[in-house]
Amino acid sequence: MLGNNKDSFTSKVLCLVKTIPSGKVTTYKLIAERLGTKAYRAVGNALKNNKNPIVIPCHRVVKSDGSVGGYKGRLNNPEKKRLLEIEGITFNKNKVNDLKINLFRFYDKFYK
DNA sequence: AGTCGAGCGCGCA
DNA sequence: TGCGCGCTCGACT
Repeated sequence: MLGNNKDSFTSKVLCLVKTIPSGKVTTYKLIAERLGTKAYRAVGNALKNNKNPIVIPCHRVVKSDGSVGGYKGRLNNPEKKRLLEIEGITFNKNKVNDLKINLFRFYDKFYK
């Protein structure tokens, strides 16, 4: 994947995150499960380790309870929330409204 | 509602 | 090898 022989967990995470469309969000949990693991924290680690914040929309990855999680190495970074609001995500306090509706699922077949 | 603690898998020192 | 993390879940306030 991505043509590098590393094919690391991190590469896979970044590859998935890249496919999230604007106006949608996903969760650390979904990414981990999509990769067949329970390493939720490792997903966060991978994004923190993200070297291409330009091409990787890591702000579209939030926690399962709808709170925004961290961004650019900082927890509760308000910049992340602001970016999402620009893309059309609405918030109630620090949590995403209608997370289920705005959720980007990697498996379309589940609701087709 | 909110807080807390244990578990979890992977990266990096 | 070991430790910590942009998390999660269940138990308890």
